[in-house]
Amino acid sequence: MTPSTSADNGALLREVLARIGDKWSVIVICRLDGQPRRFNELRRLTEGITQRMLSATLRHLERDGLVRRTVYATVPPQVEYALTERGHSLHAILYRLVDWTDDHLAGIQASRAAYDTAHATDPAPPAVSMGDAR
Amino acid sequence: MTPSTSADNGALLREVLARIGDKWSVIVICRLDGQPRRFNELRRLTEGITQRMLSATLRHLERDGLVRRTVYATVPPQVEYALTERGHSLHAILYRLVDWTDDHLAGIQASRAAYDTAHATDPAPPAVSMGDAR
DNA sequence: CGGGATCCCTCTTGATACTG
DNA sequence: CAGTATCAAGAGGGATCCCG
Repeated sequence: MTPSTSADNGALLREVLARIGDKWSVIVICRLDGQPRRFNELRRLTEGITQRMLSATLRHLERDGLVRRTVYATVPPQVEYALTERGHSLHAILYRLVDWTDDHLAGIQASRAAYDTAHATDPAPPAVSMGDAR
Repeated sequence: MTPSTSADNGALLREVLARIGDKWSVIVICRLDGQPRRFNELRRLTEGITQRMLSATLRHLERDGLVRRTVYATVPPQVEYALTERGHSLHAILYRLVDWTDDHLAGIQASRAAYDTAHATDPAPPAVSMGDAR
């Protein structure tokens, strides 16, 4: 059914996942949902991000037309970032993923624990819970 | 409403993206959709992957309960990998992302080209097209 | 056939400092 | 305020060899 969007196209899928799969893109997109933000405002909202990473992420998103950057030539330079229509549509999809995670997080954690227990070769209880990846 | 799935939860979202955002997980999930596969079969289907990466990816997916590994004690050892229900449900979401990419890829490439042209500081035409990231 | 163990290298990220 | 430049570290990924 619906062969047009064949899930077999690994390259294409990796394309988009490579884009949003980096450490900050998706978070920034979420922070931008609803209202435009200024650079340092965004930085404050996104705990843990460095200027370097925020700058790079925003430039990246801007290049892909997901975020629009507006510079106001005010006395203190002011730059505003906002989601474009394309950015909003992506955010809507991302939302599904959050939904899915919400529904399956507990189960995943349980699977993880079970797996770790079953594969414990010796007295070395990992107990890392989620968040060890990447 | 449905405040439970607040898109503001960056940590949660990063959780799942870190899982599926690696280089091969999503491709393997797609390859597993529809029918179970054996290791080398999967390897042949997933062009470019090494045994090491396929092995690691499968173990990872298995740990999260997205893939079920079945060992048959036949004369030549045979191992079969299949998507679990959870794996299938994730694949359904991933599918949306492919859909989205399908719809927006051309636009993104156009944005990229425009951005690169506008920001060309000097005679150094990138023309990298898609696929330079990561 | 189905992996595990190693070596190594690149790319991403982070810390820090400096600029318009 | 809104970034850029430089440097160092670390994880992810590839190549290769070996084993049950």
